[in-house]
Amino acid sequence: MSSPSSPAESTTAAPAADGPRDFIRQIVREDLAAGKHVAIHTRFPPEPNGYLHIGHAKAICLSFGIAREFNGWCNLRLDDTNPGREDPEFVQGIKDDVNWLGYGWHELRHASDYFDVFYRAALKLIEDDLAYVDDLSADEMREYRGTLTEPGRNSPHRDRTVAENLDLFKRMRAGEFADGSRTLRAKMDMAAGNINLRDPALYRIRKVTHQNTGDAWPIYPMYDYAHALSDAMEGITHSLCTLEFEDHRPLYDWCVDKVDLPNHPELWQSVVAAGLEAKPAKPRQIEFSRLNLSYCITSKRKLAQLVAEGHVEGWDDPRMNTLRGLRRRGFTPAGIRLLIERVGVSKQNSVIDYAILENCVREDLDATAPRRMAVLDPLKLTLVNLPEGHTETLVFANHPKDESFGTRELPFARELWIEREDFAEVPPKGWKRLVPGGEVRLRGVGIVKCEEVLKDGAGIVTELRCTLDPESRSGLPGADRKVKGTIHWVGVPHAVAAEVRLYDRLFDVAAPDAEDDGQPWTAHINPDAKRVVQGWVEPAAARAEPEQRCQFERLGYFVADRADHRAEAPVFNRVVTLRDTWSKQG
RNA sequence: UGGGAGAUCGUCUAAUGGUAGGACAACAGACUCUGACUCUGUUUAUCUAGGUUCGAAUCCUAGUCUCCCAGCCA
Repeated sequence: MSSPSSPAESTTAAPAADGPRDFIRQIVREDLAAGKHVAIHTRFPPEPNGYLHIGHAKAICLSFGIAREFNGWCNLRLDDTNPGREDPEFVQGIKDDVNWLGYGWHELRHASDYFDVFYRAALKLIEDDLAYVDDLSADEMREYRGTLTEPGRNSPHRDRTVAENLDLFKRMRAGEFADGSRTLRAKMDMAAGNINLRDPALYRIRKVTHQNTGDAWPIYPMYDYAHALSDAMEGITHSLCTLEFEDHRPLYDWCVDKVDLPNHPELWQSVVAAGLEAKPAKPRQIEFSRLNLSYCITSKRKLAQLVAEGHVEGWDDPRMNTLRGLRRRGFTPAGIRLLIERVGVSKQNSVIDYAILENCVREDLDATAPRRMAVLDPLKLTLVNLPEGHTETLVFANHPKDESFGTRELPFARELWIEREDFAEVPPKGWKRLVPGGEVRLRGVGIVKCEEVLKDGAGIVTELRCTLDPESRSGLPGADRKVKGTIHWVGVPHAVAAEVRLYDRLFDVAAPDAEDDGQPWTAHINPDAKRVVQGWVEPAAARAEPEQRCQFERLGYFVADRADHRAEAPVFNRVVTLRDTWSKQG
């Protein structure tokens, strides 16, 4: 898989003239203008231990988007520094989701591609007296670290000789010591105000089989070390990450500078030998605030818990705010990208209202979704002045504003299904739909008048008997006659029964994981987030391909379920309702 | 009582010493064979207190509030 947007190395990086001008893009522009780089290189480095969620969309759109805008490239790097946590299922899922969002990577890399580089670099750090092997246990190390307000103390092993450290580290690598018995630590400053700089661990012993390297390594690098060197190895120019890594930047820079990969090609011969492109450079880390969305959960642990405890039907459940969940729900990549563009980039912590996402998806779908008709809560309407058994075929535009969507045939009949909520015996103030004795336009047909209301023994309305004004048929001059409302319908003889899944927000409070109300976050799961109804759809809707979206007029946007939909047994998911200024006024 | 970061309309976000602007939301109206879409209009903001300056969101001083950091996780 390679990026459709990756240019040749020699391509001039022309700054995009318009488009977003956030602080990161300003830095990129300035760096390019100053001739600091010939091309912009970014990366998206997920840990393959879970599926991507809406929060990742920002990181993806930023790193891949900036690379594309400035004619650079972006790598997808699976950060597999900690063995035993990865799962091939997640790796494939991540690749699928990034592609689905509309991005392709220059190269797919793994942090494990550089394990040999990391090891050699560690040897170099030891030789330069910048790292040492420590025998402290995890508990002891925590004690020695000090607290936020008190400085730490030097480990008793901090002053081992270079020769001793070299010997010990090589034996760690050879698998001579037990898990957790020793670490390799950076020799920095145990009194640093920034706790990340109090001799952070660079390597730990973990005799665990690794997804990609098998049992080749009994020691594994820590994130800060591996990440910084991976960025440098790949020639990343701008390493974009979230705010919590701000404190790590001095360590990031320390690793990059002390190892100095560009001037030590002997450290990365394994990468060259493996046939991977290697042009190490000094990367710059820039932090931005993560995307927080109300009514959403972005903790991997909690997302996994929703699946494990059966609160949802899987990682791709349409109620999940994982990317695959949003996809199955019918949200569009363009809608999500629009959200990211609207939200902007800064260093301020913020929470975006979930309604913004919904509106972005509506905006995209309004322009891209063909129109169809469906009735979800059917009430029979009979046109008594049409002959018994009358049917005809009408031609409808697929989109009200875009002729390129073409037309479709829609069977019309004497008996129709209309929406039960489009009729009221006692209408509220402002009502524009059908009432006894009243008139309304049947979408694309003409004006009908309700002559008679049939009810069952319990007083429930069972059928509306109406007359169709023949002068008002669509296309005739009489069609211009004004009536207050227009309602949708499906012809009874040709209606296709469909399962329609009506989704709503998974949580009933804006901040489900705040837990400041003494309630566990699972207490806020909305039991009505999924409602399944049987409805009637027009034949053209039933013929939809899985994952094809449409607007059911006056109801909302729907998608043919990518897993369950079949033309003979249609299954639709409601993506989002139409904006409704009528019901909102209460 | 440590270190790092951030405070601008309801919400995001611009303005980089020179008219506080945009988007979204809200409200009002127009249009409408979708109570959708679209269009028009309106409302609302520089954390506080001092100072520098002809001029401060921006610079200085002192406060206040919020977020992040004490994994051999990432």
